[in-house]
Amino acid sequence: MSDGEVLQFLSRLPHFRGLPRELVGEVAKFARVRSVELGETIFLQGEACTAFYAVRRGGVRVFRTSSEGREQVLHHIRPGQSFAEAAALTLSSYPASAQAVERDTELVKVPAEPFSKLIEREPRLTVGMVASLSTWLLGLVGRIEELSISSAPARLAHHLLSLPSRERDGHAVIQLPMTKKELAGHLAIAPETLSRILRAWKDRGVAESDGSELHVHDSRVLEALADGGRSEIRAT
Amino acid sequence: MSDGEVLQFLSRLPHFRGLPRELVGEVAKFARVRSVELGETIFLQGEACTAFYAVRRGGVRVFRTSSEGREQVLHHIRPGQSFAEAAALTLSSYPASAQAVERDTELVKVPAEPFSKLIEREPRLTVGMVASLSTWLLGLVGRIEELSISSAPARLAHHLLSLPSRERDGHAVIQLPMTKKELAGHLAIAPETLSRILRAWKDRGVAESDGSELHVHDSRVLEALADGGRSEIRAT
DNA sequence: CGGTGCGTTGACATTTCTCAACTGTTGTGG
DNA sequence: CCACAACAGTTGAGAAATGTCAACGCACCG
Repeated sequence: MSDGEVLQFLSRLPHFRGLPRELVGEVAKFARVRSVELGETIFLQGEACTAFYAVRRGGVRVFRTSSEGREQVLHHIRPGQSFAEAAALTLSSYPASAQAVERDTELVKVPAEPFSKLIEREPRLTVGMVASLSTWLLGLVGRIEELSISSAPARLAHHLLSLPSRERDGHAVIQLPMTKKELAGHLAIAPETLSRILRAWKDRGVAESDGSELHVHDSRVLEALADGGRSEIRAT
Repeated sequence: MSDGEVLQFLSRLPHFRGLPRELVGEVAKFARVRSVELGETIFLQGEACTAFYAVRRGGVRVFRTSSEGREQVLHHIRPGQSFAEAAALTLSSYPASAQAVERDTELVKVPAEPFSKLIEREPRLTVGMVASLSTWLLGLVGRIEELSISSAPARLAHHLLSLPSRERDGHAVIQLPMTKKELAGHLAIAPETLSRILRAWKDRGVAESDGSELHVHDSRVLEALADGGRSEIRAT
C-alpha cells in the first residue's frame, strides 16, 4: 500500500472525514501499514499502549480475558473501522486484546505518541475524535442492551438485524462476519445453543443458515423476536 | 446552591478538573441548577438533546426502554458524576432516558448549545471531554464484561466488588447505592434470583444483607466467584 | 390506618449449559 | 497427493440455573 493510499484510506475514517487533506497528511506521515496473519495477536490486554489501528482489509476481534481464562468478545472490527483510539489517547495500557480473525488482514497503525502531540496542536482533530468516541459509546450501549436481552433467540435475532443484508431471490441474505463459534461468544451463549436456535428457525421456515450466509425467509418473525422476546414464536 | 458553589462543583468534575478557574467560570455562567423529585424524569429516550447533567446530590439512573417495554439500566449516576455528555455533544436526541432514584436529587444542567460553542473556542475543554468520554467507554466495557459473565452469582459478586466498601468490626460493609430490585435490573437478573443468591450466601456465611447494607464476611469467596465463575462455591 | 410496592419464599416450568459423540472441512506434513 | 490432525459445527441426553407465577410479611407514605 503506497503512502497515497494510506492517506486516502485515513481520510475516509470517521475521525478524519471532512478534514483538510494536508492535516490528514500529517497523520499519514507517521502512520504505518502492518500486515497480520490469521490468529496473530495485534496487542495484548495489559500491554503498553503505543498506537491505535484502523482495519484496511480482513477483520479483527477485540476481546477481554478474565483471570480465569474466560474470553468475552467486545467488538468485531471490519474494514474501514478503527479500534483502541480511546486507549491510545488516555490510557497507558490496553484494556483488551486484539487478534486478526481473517487471513491477510491489513492494518494502518497510528502511533499514539506523535498523534497525541499533533492533536494538541490541531484542535480540529479533536472534533473527529470526540465524534468517534461518541460513536463507540453508542455502539457499546447497543451491545449492553443486546446482552441484557435474556433469551438467546431474541439476542441472536437482535444482533442479526443489526447486520447489513442484501436481497436475493426475494429474501434477505445476511453475510455473517465471523464464524458461528465466534458469534456465539459475541452473544455470550454456548455454540450448541446457537446451532439449536438456527435449527429451530430452519424447521419453522423462518431462516436458514448456509455456511456463513443466513437466508432470512420471514424477517417479521425475526423482528418480533428481537423485540418482544419469546412470546411471538411460541404462539405460532 | 450559589453561583460560587456551582463553579466549585463544576471544577471538580473529571471534565474540568485542572482547568483554569476562569475557563470553568465560562461554563458556570450558563449552567443551571435543577432539582428533581424521586421518580421524576430528567429526560426521555428520543427527546431532543438540549443539555448534559452532573449530579450534585442524590442519584440518577440512566436506562433504555425497548419497544416492548423491557428496561435495561445503563448506569447509576452518583454525586460528582455526570451523564449524557456524549449525547449532548454529538447527537440530536437522547439515546436513553434518565430518572431520579433518590428524593431531593440536585443536578447541574449544562445546556448543549452554548457549551458546544465554547468548546469550539476553547480547545483546552476538549482534552477533558475526550478523557471523560474514554472513561465512559471503559466503564461500558466493564459493564459488557459484567453482563457477559453467565452465572448470576458471579455477576453479582463482580458488581459488588466494584462498589466502594468500608471496614467495620473486622469485615467489609458495602452500601448498596440502589434498591435490590434496581440492582437486579442492573445485572439483568430477576429480583427473586438476587434474593436467593443473597440467601445462599447468608447460609454459607459468605455475606449477609441488612437492608441497603451488605456485610461481607468472606471476601475471598466473593473474589473467587467474581473471577472464576461457578466452580469455587459449589466445591466448598 | 389503609394502600402501595419492595423483598422474600415456595413451587414449577423453561431455558440454557455441559458433556459426549460424530461429521465434514481445512490445512499440514510426510 | 494423500493421510491425518485439528477444529467448526451438529446433535442428543441429562443436569443445573434461572425465570415465572403466586402468596405473604413488612415498611413507608399519605
